Amino acid sequence: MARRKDRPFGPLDPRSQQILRVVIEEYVRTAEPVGSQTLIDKYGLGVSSATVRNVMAELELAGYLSHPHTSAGRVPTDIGYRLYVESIAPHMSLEPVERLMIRHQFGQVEFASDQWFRLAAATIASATHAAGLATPAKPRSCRLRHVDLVATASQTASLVIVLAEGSVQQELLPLNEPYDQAELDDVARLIIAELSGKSARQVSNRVAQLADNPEVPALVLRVCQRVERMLHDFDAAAVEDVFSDGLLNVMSEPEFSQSEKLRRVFAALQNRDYLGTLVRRLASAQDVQVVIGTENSSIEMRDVSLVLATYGQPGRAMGVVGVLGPTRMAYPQAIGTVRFVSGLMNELVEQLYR
Amino acid sequence: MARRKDRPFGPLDPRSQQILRVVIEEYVRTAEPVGSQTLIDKYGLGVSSATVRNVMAELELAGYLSHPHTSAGRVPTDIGYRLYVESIAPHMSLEPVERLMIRHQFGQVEFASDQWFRLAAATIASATHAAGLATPAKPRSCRLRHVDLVATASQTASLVIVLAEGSVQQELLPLNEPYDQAELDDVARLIIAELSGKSARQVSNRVAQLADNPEVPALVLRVCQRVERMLHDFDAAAVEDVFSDGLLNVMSEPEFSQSEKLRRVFAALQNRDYLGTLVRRLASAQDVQVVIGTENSSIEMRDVSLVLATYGQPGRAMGVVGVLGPTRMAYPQAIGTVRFVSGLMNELVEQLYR
DNA sequence: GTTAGCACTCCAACCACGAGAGTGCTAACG
DNA sequence: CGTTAGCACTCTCGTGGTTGGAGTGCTAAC
Repeated sequence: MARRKDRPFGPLDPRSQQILRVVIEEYVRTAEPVGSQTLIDKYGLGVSSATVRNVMAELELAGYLSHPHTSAGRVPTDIGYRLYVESIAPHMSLEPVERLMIRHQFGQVEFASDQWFRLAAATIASATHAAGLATPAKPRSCRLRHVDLVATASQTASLVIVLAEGSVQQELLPLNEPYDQAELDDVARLIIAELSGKSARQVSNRVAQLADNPEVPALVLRVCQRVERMLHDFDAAAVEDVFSDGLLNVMSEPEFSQSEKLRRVFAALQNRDYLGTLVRRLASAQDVQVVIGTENSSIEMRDVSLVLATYGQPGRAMGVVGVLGPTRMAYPQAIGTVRFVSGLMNELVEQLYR
Repeated sequence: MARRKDRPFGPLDPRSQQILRVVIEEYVRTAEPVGSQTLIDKYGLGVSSATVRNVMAELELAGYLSHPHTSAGRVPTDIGYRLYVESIAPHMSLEPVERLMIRHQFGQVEFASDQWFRLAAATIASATHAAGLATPAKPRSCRLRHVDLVATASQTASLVIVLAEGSVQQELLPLNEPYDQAELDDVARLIIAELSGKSARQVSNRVAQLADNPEVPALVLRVCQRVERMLHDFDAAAVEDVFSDGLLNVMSEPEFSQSEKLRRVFAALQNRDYLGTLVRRLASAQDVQVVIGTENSSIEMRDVSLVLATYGQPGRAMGVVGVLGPTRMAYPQAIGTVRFVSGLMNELVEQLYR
């Protein structure tokens, strides 16, 4: 045990690292604590089980492995996974077959559909057998482009606003008295003239001015205020939608057979703030980011890991794709898939804004 | 046992019915098989446990109760629940306090927001401690009202169509060459003139005509075809969204502690067809409908019950709200809540289309 | 028709026990 | 000095037997 006392926290020697790797890979496969003999049998490391035991004892001392009880095999700790992930992440890319399959799935959908992110989540889920996450590419902040007011019933109108990057928001607007479509068109034209091309803040200012002007018709003012609120809400929504797919895959993992842990995860996911802040923190990162178990800021997520990457263009529209799975997850697959899909999404956004 | 042999399947005498009722209510509360002594202790029925045992034996013979094993208490069967539900459903309405709370929640949201159905699901979930389901009010079939084409990048446009009842669909459209906004406006105006007010079928016909006319510019034709497809997709979608809230409530019920059963339910829910067909079958029904356990057409749902009601106006826009919970569910609460919320939604749709 | 009493059944919890897996340590080896 | 064989030790897990208790079904009396 005094063997490597001189560098207890330094990088591990190749053999230790190899053993850590095979322990993790075996554990990911079987979900059972792995013993020294099993490693010899299945991976033929060229040393005896006693040596493996020695190395595992060191790895445990260093915090990379742990022991459910004395006479059980080893289980990786979160720190162990971390080391493993960092050693494999840089050169992890997807098998050509997998790439082809994913490209094929993306080819299915119309180029112009704005539902890529749903597809991305579904694709990731099916490729990794874990849960896929994706958010739409949310623009940093946006200007008003167009306003439409359409009569839908005698005293109800549909108010549609189109934003500069092409997204649309719609609400219903109750009217106090009947208007016909021509009148509504006039109102819309007027408002476009006033507010088009303005950011949320600029719209707010202008609307405040209009409110002080007694010559502005009541309906115009009312619609303006509504538009102002819609713009504001759109800006304020941190991540308007986190779309997830394949949570069932995670459910069937043995560590979640009694549902309490998973319940917590679901609860955390339902609370959109959590992923929202995570995404904001992520926005600066370049490559795939992995958050393992207890590294998660929230307690509810301490039993799962996230593999996330951003896509899109920094100044313009950014979104996130990723995997949520058990801590005991096939990281190489997950990292490869997320990296590839985020690249694909990048291309799509590129084409869109070029 | 020969006591009521003369009318074995007729309506139960009042005492049997009362005992069935308390067995169910006790079982719903505790999730444990109910014994004869327990009933005497907690509900003081004015008879001895032996009598209760006799009655329970009859109820079991008639199929309303069952026996996990010889020396255990009774558990209601699906048929038992059915009888119970039918006896309580007609006069089940919500406590004034509850009504007030729900009305209050609905008051929070802007009158004109089109997200009532999300709110409805959330409200139902919190009022019943089960999962709330809701679909938006989907119009029967709709006519095109308005088309907008907005440049979002040099070679990309956002295509927005507004339907007669005020809903909006949007897609991105890649362009082969750059256009400026004025050109796109011209295209949109042209298309509005051609297609506005037409149903999906009529649009299809007109577009087919236009396709044969060599004088129609390529871009116009292309957009027309896109509009045609969007309309068609909108019509074809059976139920475009089933929004659910509070599935976690169901997860924490003891019968779902090992997640396998719940997994199946999730899987069935993810498959939108299932609820879609259910909703279509429901559309003719007037009042709240209850589907109990094995009465469900799909095997995946045989461990849960649904309490559903439609809202909206038959010819125009119809949606569904409901509760999904364990078979062992608080039916009075659920029925009352669903009935009340669907009434509320009716009012809202009423106001909208009046 | 109802009830007290009683024998009977069956589950669930508990305990003891042995098999098996896997370890940690020590001593021998190259 | 690192590696390895050997061995005692520890802990889990599955098995089988036992017991207590809850709850029933039946019978006979009211």
